[in-house]
Amino acid sequence: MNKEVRVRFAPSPTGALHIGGVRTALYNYLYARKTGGKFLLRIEDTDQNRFVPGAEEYIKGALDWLGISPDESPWNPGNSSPYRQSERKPMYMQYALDLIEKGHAYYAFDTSEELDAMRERLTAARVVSPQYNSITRTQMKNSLTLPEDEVKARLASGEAYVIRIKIPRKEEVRLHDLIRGWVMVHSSTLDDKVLMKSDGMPTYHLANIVDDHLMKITHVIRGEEWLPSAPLHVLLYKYFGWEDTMPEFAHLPLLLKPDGNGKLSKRDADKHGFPVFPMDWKDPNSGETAMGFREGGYLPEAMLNFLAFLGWNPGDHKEIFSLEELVEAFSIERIGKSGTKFDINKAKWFNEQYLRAKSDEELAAYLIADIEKEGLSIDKEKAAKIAHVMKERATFPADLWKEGKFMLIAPSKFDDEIAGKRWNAEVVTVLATYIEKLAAHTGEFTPEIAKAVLEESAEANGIKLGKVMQAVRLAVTGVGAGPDLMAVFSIIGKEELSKRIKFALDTLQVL
RNA sequence: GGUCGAUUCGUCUAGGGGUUAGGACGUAUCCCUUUCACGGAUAAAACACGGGUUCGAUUCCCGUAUCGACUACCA
Repeated sequence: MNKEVRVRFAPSPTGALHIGGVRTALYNYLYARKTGGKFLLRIEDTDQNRFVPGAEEYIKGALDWLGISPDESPWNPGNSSPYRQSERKPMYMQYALDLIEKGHAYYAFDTSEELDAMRERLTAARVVSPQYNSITRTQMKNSLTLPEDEVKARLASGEAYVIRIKIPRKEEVRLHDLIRGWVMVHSSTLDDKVLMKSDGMPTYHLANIVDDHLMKITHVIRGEEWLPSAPLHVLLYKYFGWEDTMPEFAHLPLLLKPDGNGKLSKRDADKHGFPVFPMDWKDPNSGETAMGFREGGYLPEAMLNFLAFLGWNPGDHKEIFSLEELVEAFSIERIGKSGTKFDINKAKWFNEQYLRAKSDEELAAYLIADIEKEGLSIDKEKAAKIAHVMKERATFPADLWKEGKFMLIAPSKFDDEIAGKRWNAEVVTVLATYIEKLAAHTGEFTPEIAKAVLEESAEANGIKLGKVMQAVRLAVTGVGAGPDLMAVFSIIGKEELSKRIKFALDTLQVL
C-alpha cells in the first residue's frame, strides 16, 4: 500500500545557492534516505530573464561537496526526465488548456500597462489589496469578458496572452501541513495567478504542480515562504483531479538574520564577515565573488551537522551526528515551527569538533598544502606532529599553519610586552647553559629529553624552571602563548632550537 | 493595509496541566597547566502580555502585542 517516497529539491538557477536552500535540500535528502525513498533535483528555470550562467553547476557542486547528491537530476536522470523545466516546456500548455476546458482557467490579454492602471485605480479607490480576482477580472480583457469570436480572433492573430487560474469567489481552502497542522484560507483572499506566461513558459505555480504530479512526488518539503501560495497549489491539484495523489506538505521555518529581524541574506554575510553560500560564487554579471563556507574552511560534515540542527533536533542531548546518524534520527515531526536565527558561532563550534576528530595525517595534508603555497617544504611526519599539537587550538584547517608558522619560521622580532616583563639575567643564564648542554647531547631529541636538559640547565644555575619558562618560550617562538613548549622544541629540532636561542640572546636586552 | 505563520535563557532548543523548566553555543569564575588553547567544574540567564478553562497553567482556548513570510507574466 505504501508507495515509495519521492521528494525533490527544486531551486531556480538564478545565482548562488543560498544556505537556506542547502538546508532545504538536506532535509529532503534526509527524509528520502530515512524512508528508503528517492531524492530528486529539479531545476526550475522557467524565468528565462533571470537565468544566470553557472548557477546550475554551482547547485550540483554544492550538493556534491556536502555529500547529499540527488538520486535523480539533470546529470543522472531517472524515469522522470527531463529534470529542467525549460526542457519540459512543451508539456505544460496542455494542462493549462485542460483547466480552461474545465472552466478553471481563462485567457487574459491585458497589457502590463493595463494591469498597472488597474492596480492604481484600485489603490486610489482604497481597495485593500489590489489584485486580479473574481471581482476585478470582470473589468479586464479576458476570455471571460470578451465575446468568444474576439477571443478566437485575438488568439489566431498571435496576440500575446497569459492563462490565469479562475479562483472561486467563495470557498474555504484547507491545507494540511506536516509541521503546522491544518491551515485554512478563504479563496476570496487569493488572486487569479498567471499559470502560463506570454512567452509560453509556465509560472512556478503551474510547473510545480504538473511536475510534482508527473514525477510522482510524495512529499513537498520547502521553505515557509511558500506557505501563502500553498492553498493555490491545493486548488490546482483539485482542478486537475489529482487530489488522491497530492503530496504531503512540510513548510520549513525560515533562516533569519543573526541580529535584528528578517530573512538571512547576502548583506548579512558582508556585514558580519561570514558566508551564506556553500562555496565561493563569482557573479558573472558583476564579477564580484561572494565568500563560501567551503573556502572559508568549514568542513562539509560540520556544515551538515550544523544545518540539520537549524530548525530540527533529535529530542535528546546528542549533538554530534554523522550524515548516517542524521538519517537515522531524522523525522519531519521533530522540525520546529518558528524561524531560526543564524548563529555562526555554533557553526564554528561544530567545525572545531570535527577538526579535532580528524587524524594528524589527514590534517597534515592541509598543512602541507598551505606550507607549499608559501614556497616552503616539509615532510609528512613533521607535518603530522605539528598538526597534532596545533589542532586543539584551530577552528579551520588554515589555522594550523596560520597559528603554527613559528614551527618552521624563526621569530625575527619578539613580543615587547612579554620581553619587558619576563626577560632577565636568569633567563639569559639558563639559556646559555641550555645551548651548551644541547650541543653535548646526542641521540633522539624527544619532548621528554628537551625538558630534562632544560631542567638541568636551570638547576645547574640554581634557578627554578617555572620562573623562566615564559621567557624561554618568547626566545624560541617570539610570542607568549602556544602549544606545549617541549613538544615545540622536539619538532623544531636541536640545531634550529640553538640557533633561535642564540638569536634571542643577541637581540633581547636585559633591562 | 490584507492573508498566513510564529513566540521557552543573548542564540539554537528539550519539555509539557502540578518540574529545582533540562541541554548546547556564547559569557563569567574556578580547576588542570610553563603560557594560550583543549578538557573539567560552577555561575548568571527564559516560558511576550491580558483574559478565560481548571483545585492548579509556561503547557489547553480566546484576544492583544511583537516578529516574520507572502501580497509579479520571480521562484
